[in-house]
Amino acid sequence: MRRSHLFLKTRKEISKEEVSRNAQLLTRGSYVNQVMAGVYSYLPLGLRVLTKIEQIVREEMNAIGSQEVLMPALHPREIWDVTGRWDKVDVLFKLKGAGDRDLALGPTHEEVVTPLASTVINSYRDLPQAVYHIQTKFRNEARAKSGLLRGREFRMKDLYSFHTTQEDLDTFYDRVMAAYMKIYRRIGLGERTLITYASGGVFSKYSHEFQTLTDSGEDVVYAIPGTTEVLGVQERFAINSEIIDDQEALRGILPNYQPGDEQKLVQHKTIEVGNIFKLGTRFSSACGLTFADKDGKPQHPIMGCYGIGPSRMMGTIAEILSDEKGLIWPEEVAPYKVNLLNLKASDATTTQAADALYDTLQRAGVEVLYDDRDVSAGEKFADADLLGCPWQAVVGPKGAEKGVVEWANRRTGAKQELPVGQWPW
RNA sequence: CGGGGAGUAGCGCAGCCUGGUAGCGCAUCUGGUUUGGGACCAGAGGGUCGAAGGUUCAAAUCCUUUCUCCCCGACCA
Repeated sequence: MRRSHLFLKTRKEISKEEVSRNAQLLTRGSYVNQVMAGVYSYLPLGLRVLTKIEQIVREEMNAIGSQEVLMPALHPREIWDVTGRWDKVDVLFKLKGAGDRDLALGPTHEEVVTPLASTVINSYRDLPQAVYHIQTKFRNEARAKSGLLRGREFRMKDLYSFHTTQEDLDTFYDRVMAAYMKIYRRIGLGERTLITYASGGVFSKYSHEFQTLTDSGEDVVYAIPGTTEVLGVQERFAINSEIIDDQEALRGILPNYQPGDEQKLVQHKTIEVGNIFKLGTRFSSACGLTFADKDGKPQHPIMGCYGIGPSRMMGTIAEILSDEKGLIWPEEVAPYKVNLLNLKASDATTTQAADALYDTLQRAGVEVLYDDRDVSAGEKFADADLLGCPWQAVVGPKGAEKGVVEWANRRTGAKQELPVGQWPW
């Protein structure tokens, strides 16, 4: 993509009112644009990042055998009455449809997926099943804040699984846990993300959250020393502060627990980037979802639900993986792998060399953003640093004559000159 | 929802206290000089001062109401 054609306008300044780092950087870089508190448009660069994150989520969900569907954002009141949650979920957006009909914008999809599952599940032979979708969710937060971290409208992948036995759910639940950690590693947050024991909200007594370490987070967790194996991989665990006084929970989590042990754990601020629950039969019974067991008797499937927020993950990456100059995207989620800079667009030789490199990179299948504008070199460097693509390929008058390209790594700052046609990776 | 701060040009801000022709920077447009770390000179366009009401000869400025945004707290399937 040529920078001169790209739909964006980067900015040097941002309101001093906006203190959220992710909002500052993503707005200055023209990745997103705020429409109202907690609601954003995604511009071409932002959409590319979001789409890449969602694609990684999609791949890992498919890899554990779950299947993608797409459920609606607009819900009739009736399905929320069935589960008794029309008046219970205080963040539920309610609106009136034609004929004064009560409608809601979906904050989650148990009420949709459970009846949907009943069209497919009749017998134990139809189980287990797992379906997910990646979609825009709506929650009427009393206070949206922190840029993409806490929105009223946001992207979410929610997966729902249906099982004949608790053991089958437990097995699948662990696979989802492992898949989630794989996602965090791929998007560059793996090192900082802890699997966290948490309360289960209204669904279950306990759940697991995925908490990423950052001082701008709004949660507090206590890190458990050492690691625990999850399907062959050593993972770090933590305990959410909301259950740190729950002795029963602590006995179940910490081996040889003695009262007071929890005070030795180290406290961290974190942002919640995922949450998985064992639902039991809460929704299958409320919605009348049954299957015939081997004796022909009706049973309610045991359910699990598993959420992860791509837009929040994007905000978290921007929040954490950045420096004073701008964003630093991990390779798998970067809008473009290479930001090619033509330092002197008014010079025919330089432009010819830069155009040729752009062409070569594209033909090699490398995603490249080509800054072909006739503006000062300093502006291009500053802009490239702000946008944060992993590699900067610099073509200037000197290099063009010698037939070399200067490659700079955005994260490390390391620079090297390479002959045209060679890549640094 | 409670407390605090803020709304003035596309963006970032000053002006308000002490009422009297609405300013600066960035961005944009024109011309010229520049070109390896957000260049420079000259010129130009762009404003219902968040909204409504009130006080006054006169309101961006004072008073009342209201909306929105940001922060802290509460809340957070």
